[in-house]
Amino acid sequence: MRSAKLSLVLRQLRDQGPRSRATLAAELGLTRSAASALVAELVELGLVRPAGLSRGGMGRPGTTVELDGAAVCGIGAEINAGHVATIALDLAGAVVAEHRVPLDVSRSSVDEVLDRTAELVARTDADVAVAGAATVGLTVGVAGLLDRPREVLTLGPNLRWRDVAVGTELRGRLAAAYPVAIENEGNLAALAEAVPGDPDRRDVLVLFGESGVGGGIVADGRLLRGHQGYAGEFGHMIVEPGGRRCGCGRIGCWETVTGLRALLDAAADPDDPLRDPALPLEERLAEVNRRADLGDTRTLAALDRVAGWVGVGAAILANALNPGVIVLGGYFAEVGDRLRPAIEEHLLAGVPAPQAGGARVELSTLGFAAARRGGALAALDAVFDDPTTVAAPRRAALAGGAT
Amino acid sequence: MRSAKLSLVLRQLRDQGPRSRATLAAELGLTRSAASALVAELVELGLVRPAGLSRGGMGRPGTTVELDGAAVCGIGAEINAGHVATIALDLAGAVVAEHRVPLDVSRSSVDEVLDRTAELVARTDADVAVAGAATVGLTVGVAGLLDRPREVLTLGPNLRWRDVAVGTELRGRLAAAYPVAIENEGNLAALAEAVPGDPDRRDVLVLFGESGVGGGIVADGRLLRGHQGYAGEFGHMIVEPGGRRCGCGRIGCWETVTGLRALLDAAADPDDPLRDPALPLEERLAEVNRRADLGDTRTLAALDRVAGWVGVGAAILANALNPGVIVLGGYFAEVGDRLRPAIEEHLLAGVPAPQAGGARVELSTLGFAAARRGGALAALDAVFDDPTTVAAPRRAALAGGAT
DNA sequence: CTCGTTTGTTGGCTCGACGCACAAAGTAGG
DNA sequence: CCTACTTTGTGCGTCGAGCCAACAAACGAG
Repeated sequence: MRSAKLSLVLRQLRDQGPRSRATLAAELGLTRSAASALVAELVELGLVRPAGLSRGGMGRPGTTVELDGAAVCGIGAEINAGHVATIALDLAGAVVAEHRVPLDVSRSSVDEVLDRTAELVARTDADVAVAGAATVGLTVGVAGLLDRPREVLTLGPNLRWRDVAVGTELRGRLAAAYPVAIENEGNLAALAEAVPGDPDRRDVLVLFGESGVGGGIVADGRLLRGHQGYAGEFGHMIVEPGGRRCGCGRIGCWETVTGLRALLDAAADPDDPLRDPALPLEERLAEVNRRADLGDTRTLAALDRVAGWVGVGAAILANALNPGVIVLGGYFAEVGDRLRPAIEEHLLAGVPAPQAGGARVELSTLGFAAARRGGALAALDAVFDDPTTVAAPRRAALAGGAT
Repeated sequence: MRSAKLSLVLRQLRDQGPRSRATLAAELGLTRSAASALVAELVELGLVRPAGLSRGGMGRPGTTVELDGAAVCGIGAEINAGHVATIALDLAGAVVAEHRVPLDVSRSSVDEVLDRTAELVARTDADVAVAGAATVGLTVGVAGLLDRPREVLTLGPNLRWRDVAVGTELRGRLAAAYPVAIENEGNLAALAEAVPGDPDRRDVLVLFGESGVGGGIVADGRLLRGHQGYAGEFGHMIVEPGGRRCGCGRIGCWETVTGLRALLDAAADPDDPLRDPALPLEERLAEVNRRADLGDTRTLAALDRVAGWVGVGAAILANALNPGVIVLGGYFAEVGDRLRPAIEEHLLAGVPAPQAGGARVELSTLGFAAARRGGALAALDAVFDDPTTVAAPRRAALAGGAT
């Protein structure tokens, strides 16, 4: 019906960029009149605006239209071991607001963390309102096992949380007019990396390194969540039977050999400033890179060791999933140029017919903000799924502005 | 538009069984008149038929309608190391025809195998025609790495094939009026296990043991194919660095410790009849089970060893994919009762919060026919996607019958 | 046997899509 | 500079499809 076609046009404008009504009609198999009507309705909704002429060809030049991001925003939030953060992205993906407060979640009460998060979301929502946009949704990323149907964080080792009903708790604190969703952090990072419309980014495997290691799988452009929502928990694949004990209580988990702690423990003595938890992550990683540049053998050996283990896991997952690209996110990206060669070597050696099935290894450019960006994008999906959903709030706003 | 709603109704009848028009309308959010019109059109197409009354409640009893399988069939075919086989399933999933010829593919020329396959498909198609049904499609499963966009079998170690353009070759030999698709064998087995409509079978991981080991992933009801179509190649995950050499040339692949050969090599001496390649698989497996029942320690130890390795791989994949159910197919199912306890133990130990994220382990009931069944079901998907596609052939048939 | 309940169908109505024609706005070429 | 051609965007008539309401049919309950 109607919203499906509107959705089609809106996605095409997002994925392929500004174009004329005639081009849209040709690409989507519509008549020019239908395309015109759909574009007119999207303009009416404030989601699309005219954008100059498309000169060049023969005949009458078309008046191109493009996504108008300004009308609506999605908010992404993130509850992590060391901080709570939010970001607001408009429909075109531009950053409208961003907040981040350091917070030692494992030493704070659950209530306090949720209060802080709700506070930060409210502030972000206010920023969106000031910018004249409507908030269409919030998606909160949490680091841990998230039972999706129940929206309960079953187990978050790094947060030291257990059985927290994040969804209902936050909804109660916010009383928001927009839908609130909860998602695993690695899954959101994967969503942020899988850019819609790019055929090379339809099958993406994201490996996200922090103190723990997580990740996410985007297959055929869709996030793979699994039966309860636990998919992408790569950190706890057992790869080294008889290895080191993990925070989850078991032995030989992948994150015991690839997590940030594994790298720093191998690279530095306990009294080394690298191991000082008070120091910000970024500075410690910069120091690792500095030492590696200077040729410090211990640092290089630690990086090699981590790279090898990342490669082992990447090769296993590449066999199972055949991703087009493997994105290294989080701290993996910060030291990515040091890790990449060994990882690629493992992939070549660990995948049959690698010349045909090999995945490209790429470094994320989103840094530690990937998860919250993905949350905002997930919230915006509702608009792309059914553009008419923004009609109600927008009409109310217009009526309010007119009176 | 129209075909989308027809598809909705048809799927509902497949997934939920026979029901009245009023029930359909209520479940699918349609008006009773719309549901009536849609059902009438499906009856016209020969895909749905009346099926008695639904007594019991108050008020007028409804006249239930159900899937009428008889009009159309999908054909699945399979090219495997030891045989070539086909099956025809009607829309309701009933077997209409089935053929299987033993064939040592690795010792035959590629042309001969393809000729035999085409011949068998033609015979199956003829059976379908005799049964009065129309063939709507063929999907061929092959054991090996299949480059899906190009429809080329890049590498099939067990067939000893390399760079065979199965799709174009078969299409040339068949000159079929229906679409011909090529798919990996493990993927088709996964499709056969993922019964649509069952919420417990929306996220399925299939592990399929033969001489090699393959499998497939169904996530959120959709087959996961990966970027080039190589997803589900579990057999070549490297799990034992420094282990045995694999047929693919590398070392320590999962199938070197879980494949049928690994079991038989460990369970019997080279001169044991168990290791005789001339003996049919089924008999050899029956013998394994017999010895295990008698308490033969060597057999039991071999099964334990295999079960342990299957468990290792299953735990890794369960972490990555969070399937609701792990289905053991192929030879794994034949000795499944012996393998299951150890696999479940590994899953419990290898997945964080297993009480929440643990997957059930189930044995396939489809035996070695899973892949071809999946192929037939995949072909039938075209009808469920757009029921109007059967209109053209059927109208031609009706016209022919009337004259 | 009558009433209430549920089902399936029919007819009037509205809305959205498609095809076509036409005006607008540029390029190519003499 | 002017004409012919090409392409774009829009307006209008027609048609088909779905929704609402009403109605006949078929059964259980009392």
